[in-house]
Amino acid sequence: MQDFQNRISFRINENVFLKDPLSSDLGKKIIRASIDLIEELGFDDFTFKKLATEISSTEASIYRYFENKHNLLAYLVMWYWRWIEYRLIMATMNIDDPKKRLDNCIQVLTEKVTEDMTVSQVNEVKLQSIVIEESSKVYLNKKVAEDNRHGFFVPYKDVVHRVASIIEEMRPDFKYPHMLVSTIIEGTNHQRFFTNHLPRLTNVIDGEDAVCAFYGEFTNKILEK
Amino acid sequence: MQDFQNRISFRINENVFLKDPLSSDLGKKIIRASIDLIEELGFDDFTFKKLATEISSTEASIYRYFENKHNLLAYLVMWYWRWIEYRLIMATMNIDDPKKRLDNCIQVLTEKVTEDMTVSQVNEVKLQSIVIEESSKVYLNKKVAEDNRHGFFVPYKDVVHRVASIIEEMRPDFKYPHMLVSTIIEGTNHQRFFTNHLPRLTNVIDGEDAVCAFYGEFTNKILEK
DNA sequence: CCTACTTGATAGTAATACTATTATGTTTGC
DNA sequence: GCAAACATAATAGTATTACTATCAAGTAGG
Repeated sequence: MQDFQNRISFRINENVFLKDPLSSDLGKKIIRASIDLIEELGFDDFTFKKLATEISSTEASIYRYFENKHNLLAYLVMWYWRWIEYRLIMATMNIDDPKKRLDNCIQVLTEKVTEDMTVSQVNEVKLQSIVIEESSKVYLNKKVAEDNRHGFFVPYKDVVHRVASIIEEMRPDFKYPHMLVSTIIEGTNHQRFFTNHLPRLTNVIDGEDAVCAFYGEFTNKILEK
Repeated sequence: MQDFQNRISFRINENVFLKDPLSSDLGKKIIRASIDLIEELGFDDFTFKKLATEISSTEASIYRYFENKHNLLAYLVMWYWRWIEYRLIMATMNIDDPKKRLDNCIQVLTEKVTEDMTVSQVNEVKLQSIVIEESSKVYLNKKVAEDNRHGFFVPYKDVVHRVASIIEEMRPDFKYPHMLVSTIIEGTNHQRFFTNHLPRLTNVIDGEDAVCAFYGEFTNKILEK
């Protein structure tokens, strides 16, 4: 983590970009505007041409930062998990009881992001929407092995491992800590998507964050002795 | 359900196709070959041109059956859930104990499909791979509201409701039956994908179907009083 | 045998995802 | 203060994709 313009910033694996977007004004504009545009248009209708118009630059200039739009999405998602990891660290700092540590982590993994949580120069509220609606496109394709070799999923894996290791500490006999954590993460994203678009596939409860409540309750039950 | 060529066949909502692919030889070839090709190339690299070459026909002919490749994928996924529903019906027939009914359903939802389970003219083994790797692309896009209005998700919702209603019968006070079922379904697909491509995000256990075991165990725990 | 319908053959279009080249402006080192 | 290095802009061009349109040929039923 390095400080940048008075705000937190995360180090992202170099394989995902051709030139570090945080190293120039144009790069930072690319990140900002791509978050706005992907959130607005959806990743499928998002193009480098539209992005270039948005920031009054050219397609060719954007291609100097990212090989393609797939890698740009991968960058944004990596950023998101590094930010979540940072929040996991904050949420478990100076807490000894593993049960409490785990509860706090589940809270971080499942809660809805609001403006006041943002710490970096990117818009984390929009970024969470992008993660919910688009992030699985980063791995659901035939390039997943190559991207994995290039470290595109390291930030995600680090988050899963961090929480799984608390579970292992609490319950060394539990056989599926990673499966539990990735189920919670992917499940949260799906349930939020369903709440917004296909509510009959989930349970929407007035005045309650049902997603948060469900996964919290459910983790406790599963780890009960 | 209608019988066709000595094999079971499912009725699929007409909005998804322009002409029923089961009504002609060419249509059936389109379905068969598209399953082979999507499984082989992945949905992103799959095109109607390649499909046309594969079946010695033309792009224009395929467009007479499906408006676009998105709707063809939606058709295949709808077929899959109709098949799963059929298997849920078989697995709960003549069983009175709701607990046992639920256990059988979870088994159907989480088990890996093998050749001997196939009942229809489509290759359900390949179809399950497609559902695991591609099905979320049917709803993860900006057309989801329109597709939902056209009934593209009815087979999926029917499966979720069928299983959720057993849970409601067992535990009328449980607040999240739909969330639980869709978490199991989506979770299973993710965990199978992770097992194949990103094993550090899950737990792979030798000589055990960990996915099946995890979601079975976990459902019991959550519904325990 | 005529009509309707299905498929094949061919052509064409707009948009996308890039690549390449050259020009212009700006910063940095000496 | 000036050249070299570098970043960006401007422009052009290509292959592929996702379609649409038109017409001809074959075939099936009444």
